[in-house]
Amino acid sequence: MALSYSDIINPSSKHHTYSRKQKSLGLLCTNFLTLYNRDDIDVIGLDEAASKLGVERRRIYDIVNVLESVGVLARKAKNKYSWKGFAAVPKALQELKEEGLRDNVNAIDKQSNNSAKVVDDDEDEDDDSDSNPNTGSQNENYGIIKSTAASRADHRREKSLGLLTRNFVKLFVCSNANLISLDESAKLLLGDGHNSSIMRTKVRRLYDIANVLSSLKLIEKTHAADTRKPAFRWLGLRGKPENGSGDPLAPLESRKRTFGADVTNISFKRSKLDSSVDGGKSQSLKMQKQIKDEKIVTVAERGNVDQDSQQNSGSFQFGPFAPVSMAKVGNSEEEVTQIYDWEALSSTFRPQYHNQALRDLFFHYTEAWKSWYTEVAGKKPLHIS
DNA sequence: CCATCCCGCCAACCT
DNA sequence: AGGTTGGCGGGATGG
Repeated sequence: MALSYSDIINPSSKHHTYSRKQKSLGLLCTNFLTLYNRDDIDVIGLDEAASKLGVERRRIYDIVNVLESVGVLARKAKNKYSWKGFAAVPKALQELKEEGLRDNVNAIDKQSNNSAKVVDDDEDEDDDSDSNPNTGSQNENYGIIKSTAASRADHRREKSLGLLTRNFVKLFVCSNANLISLDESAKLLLGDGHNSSIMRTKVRRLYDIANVLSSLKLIEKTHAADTRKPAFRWLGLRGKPENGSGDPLAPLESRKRTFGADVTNISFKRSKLDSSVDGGKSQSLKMQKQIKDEKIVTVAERGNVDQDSQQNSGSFQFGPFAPVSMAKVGNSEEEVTQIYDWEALSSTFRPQYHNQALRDLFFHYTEAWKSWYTEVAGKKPLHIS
């Protein structure tokens, strides 16, 4: 867009129009989706994806991990993932919910350590090996406490992203809260009292996760009703991008993007300072050995969380994505996520777009659209210069 | 100034 | 050894 050719050709030119938005995980994920969200996709190679999307492999891992947590992908083998598609999301969410609720049974039972975890139970674990040192007064939040005795000593295993994502999702799916603020979820996803350092890192991850989940339209980044605090609103399945299965009009040779549409992220390093003036003390200060504990508690109480706003944000439907039978969003108290119709919805949504070109075109406006939506839905005045 | 979060070093884990 | 995965946090960018 605003890129000048000179910037592209001559990277050494001064202020190249670098924009992190062009390299964001969210965008990358969107690209990833447009590239692989078709029925004829079976397995995805990480290298392939990385090169096609024009990003370093590291980034693919980020995306893939959270996508897998939601069921869109499944690890097949080294370097290979199989595409499950959005149709698999409902099921994954359902499982997460059950899992979250189950591990939550008598979570209020504080003491009783011994985990009488019955058989089965696949992987996935976390443990809470500490009792918050202070703040003995924990309010009455009964909710999900995901805890499992992990490995003995060093459990290098599953650390963050995947697990964090699952827990993050459980937060929504297991409670009736639809809006959770950033730091709230951060506190929930790990103990409460935590030295800034840990929290800091955790929040970074949260942002990462949120970006790709946003891209999936499972959540939306907003701001708490009246607060300025950033928050995430659970959308569940709703404006889910269609999937080309059985699309009659899909051109056979629609392999590559159409002309203008370029899914590749052009690389524009973010001018790394190459100063060699470093004293040499750039030793890695490892600092605290972070305790791996995941302890989440939900704030089931939702008395006033979602105050009904005059202009109900739900009334704005997602343009072309608008599901025919959606539009409730009424603030019914116990209008918890209704899992039953997810399946139905997923199939109902199927043939949304019959035109590949339209799809590609629309893709380009996704970002713009997002801000627009944010502006209208969230009453936050946002000015586009 | 501070919220957001990209980048990539480098450590665990596999082959 | 060499290749994969993916924590983790510095520090740049955006508001």
